[in-house]
Amino acid sequence: MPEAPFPPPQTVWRVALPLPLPRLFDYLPPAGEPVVDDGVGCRVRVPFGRRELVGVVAEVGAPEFDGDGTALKTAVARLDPTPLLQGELLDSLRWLARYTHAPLGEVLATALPGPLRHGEPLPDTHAWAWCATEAGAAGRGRLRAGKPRRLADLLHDHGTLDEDRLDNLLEGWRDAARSLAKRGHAERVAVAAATQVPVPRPGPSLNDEQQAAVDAVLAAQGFNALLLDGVTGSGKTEVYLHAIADCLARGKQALVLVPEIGLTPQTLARFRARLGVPVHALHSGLGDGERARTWAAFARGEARVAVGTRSAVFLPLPEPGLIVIDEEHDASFKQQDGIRYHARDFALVRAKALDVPVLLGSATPSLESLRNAQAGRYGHLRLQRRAGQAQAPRVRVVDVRKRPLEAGLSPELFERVHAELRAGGQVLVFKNRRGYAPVLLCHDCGWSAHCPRCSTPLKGTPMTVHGGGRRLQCHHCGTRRPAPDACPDCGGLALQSQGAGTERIEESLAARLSGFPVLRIDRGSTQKRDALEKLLAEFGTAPGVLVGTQMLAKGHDLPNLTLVAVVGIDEGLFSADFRAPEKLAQLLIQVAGRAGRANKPGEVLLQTHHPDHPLLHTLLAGGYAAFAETELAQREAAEFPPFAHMALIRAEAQQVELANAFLAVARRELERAAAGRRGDGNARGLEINGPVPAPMPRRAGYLRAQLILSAPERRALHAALDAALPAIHAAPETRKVRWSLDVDPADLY
DNA sequence: TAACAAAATTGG
DNA sequence: CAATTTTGTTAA
Repeated sequence: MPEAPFPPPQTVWRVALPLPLPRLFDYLPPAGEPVVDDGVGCRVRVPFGRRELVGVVAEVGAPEFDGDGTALKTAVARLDPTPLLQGELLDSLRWLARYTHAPLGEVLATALPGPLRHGEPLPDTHAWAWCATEAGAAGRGRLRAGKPRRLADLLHDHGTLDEDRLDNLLEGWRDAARSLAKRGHAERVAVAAATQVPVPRPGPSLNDEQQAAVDAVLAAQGFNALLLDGVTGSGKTEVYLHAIADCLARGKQALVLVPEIGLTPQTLARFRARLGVPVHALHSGLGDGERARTWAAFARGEARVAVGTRSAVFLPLPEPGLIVIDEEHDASFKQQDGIRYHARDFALVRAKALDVPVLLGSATPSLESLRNAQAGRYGHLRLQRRAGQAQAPRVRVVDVRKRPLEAGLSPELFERVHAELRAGGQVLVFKNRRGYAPVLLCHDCGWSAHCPRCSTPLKGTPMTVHGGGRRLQCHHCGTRRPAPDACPDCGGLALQSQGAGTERIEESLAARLSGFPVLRIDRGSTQKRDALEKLLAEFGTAPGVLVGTQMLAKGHDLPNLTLVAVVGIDEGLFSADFRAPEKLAQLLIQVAGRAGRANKPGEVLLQTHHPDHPLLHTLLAGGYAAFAETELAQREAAEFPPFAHMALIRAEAQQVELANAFLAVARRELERAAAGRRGDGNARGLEINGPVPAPMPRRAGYLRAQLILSAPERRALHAALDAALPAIHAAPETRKVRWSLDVDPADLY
């Protein structure tokens, strides 16, 4: 064996790379790099195969890679002089990688904004200001009266002026500044980000329930999880605002997580108006550069408040004070692809590590959170009174058995809607299905339109009728095609649209309610972010009908909405998913919360074929609390979350056998792992179900199957996965499928 | 994951 | 038989 020219390196960078490989990669630091220095958390550019990747140093130490005598490669460059990721955030992300059983590199890549992920330097966060040049000071007197002259005067009087201040001082200053700059009279200079002294503006005074909730948050010393369980309209946001204001007054940062559809301009405006510091918004519509700047501003401790969707949970918080999760039950907090993290749960982990209070607000808390409150792990704060004079709406069940339906609407419903409009009210018709109709059916032979890519001989996925009956679309894979004029099977012309989506309801209402505007709001009608705002502004407060899906269930102030009609809930009553009742109850309560105003209680109509369904009974008689109690008892009896913990292994392949073979291997390895650990108490009661065909067994040409794991204790689940995953990764069957592991899956179906 | 190589399939 | 597509392997 040849003698190595140098003694083997003692210290290398062990780098987490953005790859689906569950291991670190060892590199020699570049020449001249102080090796012993703690580079953990710094990004490095490294050669990888014949390309280069950006990774994060996860460990500094002895190499673990033994390349059979081949030398380690040398990193190209260190990209951060000081760690980009450090302290609590890095620790929490390591926890997330372990919890999701995902490679650290992929977790870090998910957590970092695009530019940082790709090795861009941490962007500048300084503010811009303007000042006069020497030429400008000399030439000011010769300027004619006008905007440029006014700006020159302002710069003369104040010296250097922030762009923020200019916004307040002179309207249209940007054009003036451009013209001064062109003549060399003024220039734009970078100034340090302003130290932000909060100047909060007072809001409405709190009622005693709200005050008690605020007091509880302020009294929290260090980590404390508080469930703010407040009925619609009870003023949860006021509680957040007071708690955040206190946090700012103590010089700390606050993070607010909101659901994807909750980040409306109104919400932001309200936060901005009240808190008196810049409020940073983080949502999917934000550009990469802006995202990275916000991240940097938080990392440097300059920014104070962020309001953002799911991914905002990855912001660094060097001076943490409070985390708020609004609508904590909302499903959009769970990422459904890539790293399948739950932003609410991760926020809890971060709050604990940061030792700050975390406030979870909802009118319809998740059963998980309610259970945590019952078990004493969370404080339980209740807001049971609606703020102001607003009253809870009356709820009426409309039995439509044997009634003639048009576009899924009963005559009684049409009549009530019409009456409400004549009385000057606004109506919301809620249907959780977009498009024209769910199915296109041949009345002669029974043929119906199915998606060619998602259907099998055994199970068909119907295509949805769109465009008033002219187009077919598959909601699962996006395939579109024109609707046939004649039945492809029998040639008959008796094709009918079965059922009703929002489009068809809109059409039907518009035809029957001439004289009143009918506006449809769903993902099809509002592509852009502010399109919805515009449409609603146009709709105004005059009598009219809104037809919509989920999107209309919350947010958006509709003060003149007095009647809400909910149709098509029957599918939800009998869904196979164990979370379907919870989702339906939450939806009904949220939608019902839209009805009513200060001087007139609203009314809610529930149109159903199952007026005696226990869910509706419980919900109507005892509200969400009663429903939750019943449902929790059922979950406990059935050993479902939150009384058990689940994980899902999904596989898809061109042939079912391949997916099943992989899952069989996974099952075998998991069973072996559980058997090996039986006795030390860690593997108690691991249950494995499957392989079973996935509920959407064929999707976009791939065949899908899954394995459902469940255990009464988290540690049993994780212990088995930890023990089995290396073997699963290594098995030859694994390479023939696309697979994913989802810990705490949102839905099994 | 992405680059590349090897193997399989296609077309003239 | 070469060109093209699919499948498999590898990374420090």
